Amino acid sequence: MVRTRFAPSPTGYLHIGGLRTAIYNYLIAKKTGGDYILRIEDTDQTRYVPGSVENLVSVLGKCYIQHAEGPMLDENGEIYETGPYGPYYQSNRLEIYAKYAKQLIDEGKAYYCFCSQERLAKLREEQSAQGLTPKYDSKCSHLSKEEVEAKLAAGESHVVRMKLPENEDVTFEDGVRGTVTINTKDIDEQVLMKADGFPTYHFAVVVDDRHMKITHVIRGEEWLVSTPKHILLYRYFGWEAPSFVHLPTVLNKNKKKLSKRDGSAAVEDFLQKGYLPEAIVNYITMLGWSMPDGKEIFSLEEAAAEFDLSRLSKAGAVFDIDKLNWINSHYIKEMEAEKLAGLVKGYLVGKYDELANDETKLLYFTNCIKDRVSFLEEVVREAEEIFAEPKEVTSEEGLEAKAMETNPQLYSALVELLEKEEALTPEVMKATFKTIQKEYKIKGKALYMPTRIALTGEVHGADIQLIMCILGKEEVLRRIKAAM
RNA sequence: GGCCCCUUGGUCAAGCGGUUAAGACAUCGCCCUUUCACGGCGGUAACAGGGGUUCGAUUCCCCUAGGGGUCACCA
Repeated sequence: MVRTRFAPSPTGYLHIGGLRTAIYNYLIAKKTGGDYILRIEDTDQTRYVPGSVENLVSVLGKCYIQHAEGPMLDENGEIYETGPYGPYYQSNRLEIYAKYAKQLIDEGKAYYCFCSQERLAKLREEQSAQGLTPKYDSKCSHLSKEEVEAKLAAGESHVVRMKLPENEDVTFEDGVRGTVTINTKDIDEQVLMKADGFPTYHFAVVVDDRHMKITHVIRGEEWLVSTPKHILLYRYFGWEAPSFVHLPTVLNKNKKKLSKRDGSAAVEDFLQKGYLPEAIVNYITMLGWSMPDGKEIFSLEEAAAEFDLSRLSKAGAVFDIDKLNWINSHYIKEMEAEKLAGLVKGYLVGKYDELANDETKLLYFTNCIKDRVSFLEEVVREAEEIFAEPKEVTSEEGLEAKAMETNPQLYSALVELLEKEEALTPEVMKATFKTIQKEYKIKGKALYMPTRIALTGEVHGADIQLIMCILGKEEVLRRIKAAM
């Protein structure tokens, strides 16, 4: 039974890379009928951001990456926990870590360290000055039992460090990299328990993955080098280690790790801009993995059916907003008009309320812009272009259209025909233009260009008939008369 | 700097010893069209370099270069 987990720390927002890690964890579990769970790694109290767990669960939920165990959101947005292996917050598991740390110490696999931060900093400084890799010098591992007890009794601040075998190659099979070997001389005697009684990531992750029966640890590449520490801990405890899969990094245009500074790292920002969850998930899934048949538009279910670790790529992948835009516009085009209109409305409220609250016009508007936008926030710009007063015509093309000799005839025909109408609808518009073509012999460019010029001052833009329906009879007549 | 990992077009990628080296995005051109967009058709564009192994390397091995990661009482 496969069990995977996504284990973010609640330090703010869900990162694009985090979402991808969650997706792959979710997919491999789904594929095999296993469970995907969520665990909160909040062992660093100084970095905790209130509300971020709620945010994490909410964003993951919107993206359909639903976990079977861990923190959940109820209908009131309140957090509750579910699952047999809780608590799922590491901060609530302190006694467990303490117990295991004690066990390691008793068995001589870890030791108390009383070195001050100052000494450690100085040590590091000296070592790097000599061109050495900074490493703890094991000073406290040589303390006698009596010395340790005395210091403990005196209440000296201390941490617990793991011991390391000397000069031993630790080898493991990584799900995407294959065989990886790292020598213990290149790693540090990692702090397991901090002075504040909290475990470090390295300790908590091992204890918890064991307790939560995790079979596949799928995480970012930044953990690759510390994996031997984890493997050693599993060995110290006599536990079987899970499979490890280290995902390549998501890069920005400059091939650096995608970060907050790039302005496109937070999933919620994309959601807010009107990137559809299914588009985001579709794109992110492809960032480092591909369908066997090369298909690029697929649902989470389709991906789960085909998911296979062996198709994960080893190299970092550049996050390409152009491609995301393409995928998102695809999903927008595919979406049912009524449903899309509901989403569009959300971006109009407060800015174009009249349009937002007019169901009929909202639908015209939606149809008018659905294949013109890459993400929904752009509908505001589209609305602006329609409702703004006609721009002054300056382009050569525009001036030309404005000066056509059939214009007076066209405009008066338009006024005459439209005034007879109750309301402007696509059918009415179609008939009106047809009449003008037939009766007045004005057609093609001479018909559409000047009409558009009168209404928007532009030569290019969205479907002019729909724009007229959106503007409505009164406004259309006003603008045409103004152009006469 | 030490250690670990990676390297097919601008980007994502297929390929897993023999291919005219797919496809997609982007880009360019043409067509469709009342404009733009959409759509359709087509073009430009890649195996980092050097050694091996092999009858034959994009594919296997080594070296070099470049990139990334990591060296915290952060995750």
